[in-house]
Amino acid sequence: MPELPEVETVCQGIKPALVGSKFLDVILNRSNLRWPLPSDMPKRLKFSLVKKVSRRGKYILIEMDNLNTLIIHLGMTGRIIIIKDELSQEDVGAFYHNTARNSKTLTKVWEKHDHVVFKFVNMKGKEQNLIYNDTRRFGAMDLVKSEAVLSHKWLRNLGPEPLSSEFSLKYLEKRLTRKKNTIKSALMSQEVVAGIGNIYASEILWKSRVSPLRLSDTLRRIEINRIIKETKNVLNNAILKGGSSLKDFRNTSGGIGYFQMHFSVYDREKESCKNKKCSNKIQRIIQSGRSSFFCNNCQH
DNA sequence: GAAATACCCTGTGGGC
DNA sequence: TGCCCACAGGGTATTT
Repeated sequence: MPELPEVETVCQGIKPALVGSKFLDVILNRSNLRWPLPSDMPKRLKFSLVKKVSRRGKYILIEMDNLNTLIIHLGMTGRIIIIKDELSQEDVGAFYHNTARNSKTLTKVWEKHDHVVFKFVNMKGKEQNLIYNDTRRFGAMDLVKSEAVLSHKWLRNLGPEPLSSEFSLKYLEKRLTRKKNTIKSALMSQEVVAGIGNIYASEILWKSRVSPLRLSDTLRRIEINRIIKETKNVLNNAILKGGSSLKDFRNTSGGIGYFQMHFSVYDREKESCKNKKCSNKIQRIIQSGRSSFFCNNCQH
């Protein structure tokens, strides 16, 4: 679910509130997500200032002025929500249905799956909460020395950023030769390229007119070139859509959520191919236990 | 050693 | 109506 564009949107969304803010406390409502949470996180984050918010693949990096960096992965259902400490009636209606609606001061009641709460004071002196909510708990967090971030076991084997010049025809051609897996698997492999998941892999291959069943080492140069270009197009377009929907979403609710993407093939089994010259229906197949969606007529 | 599969987890929706 | 099961999927551990 949260792939590169969604993670990028979350980063852009939390950046204005977070950079320059000071953490006051961290509340761990449980001791683990996918893996144990660092139990010393409250102690190590307390009273430190946020210097920088960035992204690497699907990981969010929050760099503090005390030389610590918080690494967050949203897994499948992880969400980050920023709310004011005291909520307006409007906020409550839009966001927190089980908040004490009738009390004079509206105090936040934790929702189910609010696993970690970061309390901070922003640059305007207002106290806010950054809430990490994750239904299926496939997400993860770690707090490491900033100098060691890129050598962290979660980050050290990541391939290049797909939107960087490093992700080029020359690079991908080299990575795909002698590979005996399918191009779908290769695109989803974070060691080949960072940030692409099951949804965008299907989207990119449909746009590139390459079948997800094709073996990586059988791709022609012209096809690899299309994959490079469409990867950048598809991800950039999704980030643009995320940015604009984020703005709308904030106007109504004051928080940050995922946007509704419209997909060309993903989750469109038995529906018509979106290529106007094609009358085929989209097929769904299972590859390595994951659904792939494609058009048998347009993709070869 | 590479590639495929199992597993973790919870909410949802279809079938009976 | 209610129960059961399949399914969704990122990343790691285990198996092939």
